[in-house]
Amino acid sequence: MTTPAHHPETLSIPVPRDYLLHRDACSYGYFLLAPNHWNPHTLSLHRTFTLDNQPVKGLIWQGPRPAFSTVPIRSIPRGSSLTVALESTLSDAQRRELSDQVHRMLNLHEDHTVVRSFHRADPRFKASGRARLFRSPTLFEDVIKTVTSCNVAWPSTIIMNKRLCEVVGEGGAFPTSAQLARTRVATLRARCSVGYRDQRLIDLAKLFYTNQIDEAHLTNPKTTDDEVLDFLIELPGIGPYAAANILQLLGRYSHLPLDTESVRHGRTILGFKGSSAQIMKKVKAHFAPMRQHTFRSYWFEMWEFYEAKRGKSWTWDRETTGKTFTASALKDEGLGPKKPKPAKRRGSSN
DNA sequence: GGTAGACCTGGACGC
DNA sequence: GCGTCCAGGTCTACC
Repeated sequence: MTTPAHHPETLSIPVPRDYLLHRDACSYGYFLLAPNHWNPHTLSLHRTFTLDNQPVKGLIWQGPRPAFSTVPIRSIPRGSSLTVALESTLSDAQRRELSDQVHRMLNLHEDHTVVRSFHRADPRFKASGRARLFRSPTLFEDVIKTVTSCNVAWPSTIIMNKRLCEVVGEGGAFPTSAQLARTRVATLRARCSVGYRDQRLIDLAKLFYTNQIDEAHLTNPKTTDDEVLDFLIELPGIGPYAAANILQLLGRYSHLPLDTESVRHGRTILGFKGSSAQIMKKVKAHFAPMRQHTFRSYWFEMWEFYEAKRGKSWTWDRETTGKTFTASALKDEGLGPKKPKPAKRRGSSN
């Protein structure tokens, strides 16, 4: 690990009063994908950002400075500011850009009132405080990561993202839309192991690079979730699952990205019977009463299952535990039909 | 609108 | 070590 002493520039970022970095960053699988590197011993997140088209290595921690030894959870005061330490000095514009990216990645704009609203809807997660979901510093990275997670086992997604950073990105950063748009199809397939996704990834990068994806419109509260979903599903390589996943990565939690993981969860944990299609419908109906919190309720129920098998997510290592947390990797480890206490439902009784 | 088959890769498995 | 099979979501052609 790089020590903070080698960082000439540090930023302090205030967070919501209930915020805990180890809990709220390690809340979605993307925290395990390059260029993100979570250190489970020092409870800090290392990643190379792209600021004003320059790769800048950064380290994020909460509370006291991380040392080489293990940091005890109790030493981190809830809601204490984050420190972002960088390996090079930044311009004012780069500092603002970095702050925006960290806010998006860690969902820092979701204050305790948003969290409380979710916990009123699903009190099962009040004690742990789970509510915020990790995502990427940019929508472009989230879209590309989602495509690399489709029709593939999780370890392959890890490989694709690692190679995209090594081969296409500069200085270990995630590729920019410009870099990916000008990459040859054959390079992507041969060196990044993306398979048939090669052309689709380049087409998506071109759409972002030529400003044909209006992020402001997609995040505008006046735009409905269904309108966003309809737009996303028209993009190359984006089907119903990917569109719903990007929807949640846009901070819209009303829909479920239903995949084989959902079917396994429905079958083994919720006890649903029937074909995969029938189980997907039942899972969808099961969580629908959560309305705008549907995905959070679904996701944290699954996340708790993963943690029951693999330990708390902030103890996962990218190279070991982080490769095996999905249900497909756990399927031979005695998935019982043990049914969790059902969530208290609010809203519609449909 | 629903469905079958192709698309790739890496891991599991059998020999 | 090698060959075969399988899992995974999207896309296209077809009914």
